[in-house]
Amino acid sequence: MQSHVLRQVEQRLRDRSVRLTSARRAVVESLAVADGPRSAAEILDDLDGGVPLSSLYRTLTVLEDAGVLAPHHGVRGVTRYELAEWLAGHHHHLICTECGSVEDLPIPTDVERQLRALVGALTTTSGFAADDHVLEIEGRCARCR
Amino acid sequence: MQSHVLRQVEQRLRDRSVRLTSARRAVVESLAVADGPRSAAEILDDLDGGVPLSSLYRTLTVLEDAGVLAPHHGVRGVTRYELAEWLAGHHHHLICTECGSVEDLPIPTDVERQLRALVGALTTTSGFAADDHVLEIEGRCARCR
DNA sequence: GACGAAAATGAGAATCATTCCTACTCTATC
DNA sequence: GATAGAGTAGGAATGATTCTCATTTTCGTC
Repeated sequence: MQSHVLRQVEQRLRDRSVRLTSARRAVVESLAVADGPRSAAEILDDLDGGVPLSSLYRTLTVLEDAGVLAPHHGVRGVTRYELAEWLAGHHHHLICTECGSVEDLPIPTDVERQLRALVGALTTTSGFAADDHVLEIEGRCARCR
Repeated sequence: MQSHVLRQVEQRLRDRSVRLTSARRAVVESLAVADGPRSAAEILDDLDGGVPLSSLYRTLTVLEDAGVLAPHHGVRGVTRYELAEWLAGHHHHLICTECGSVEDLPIPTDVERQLRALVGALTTTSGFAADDHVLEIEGRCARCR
């Protein structure tokens, strides 16, 4: 499954003439096994410092621009990244207001259907061109309770 | 309505022995007429620089701690503040992925009911203690289309 | 296999939002 | 009208992120 993701990323980057370098591969692999969005610091940690921070940020930007990663703006001004939805599937988040950690959350299909309908309706009723929706449940994670 | 909000804030602060100084009043008034969360920079602008930046940040923190303001973590590591829900009512947001602006959004009651149910269910089924939910619709605002 | 152009990298400086620190100023109260 | 605690101003410090630029790697081509 992870190598499957890698193959898709490889394809996507090739299509856009963006090279899949070792640092980029490492970041994708790291996020592919994560259970939620990760900050640059967390990824750096995961990669055991094998990539300089400045390069890591650049890598994240490149992958975001290529549509491989999606940013998530969370608590305390830290941006966390995760695989884009076409790679990871649509999902939502549980956010701990205490420590800022973020976990993925599956959501009932009927709620999902309503959200989609809502988003769809918006485009037609307002000047706003809705692309996507983000649902986040805030609270305290098991560790912080 | 605005003075109504002010009276409520006054009451709340008095209950907690926190003074409603002119800077604090100005911030609340500014947010009471805003149509969405505002960043420190935007509020500063609104107040025409009448409050030093450091004081403004301190004021925002004090009001947040007093439960008068709620933070919103949005695009590009900027925190935006809005009146807490007990003052402004429950609502959701339209977020422009282009310019980062945020507008308030009313939401159909049946969607809202399902969200509440979802949040309620979570607490019992996982280790996560859910307090609240945040729904945001991403897209491009009228100005950026 | 060597070459030049384009892409990518590394290291550190720079930036931006935010927080912290410290000395000064109010304001309620005695 | 003295005093303590709350609040403020202003600038230094911090932390995440971005930028710069000199160096290295990679790719297609010869």
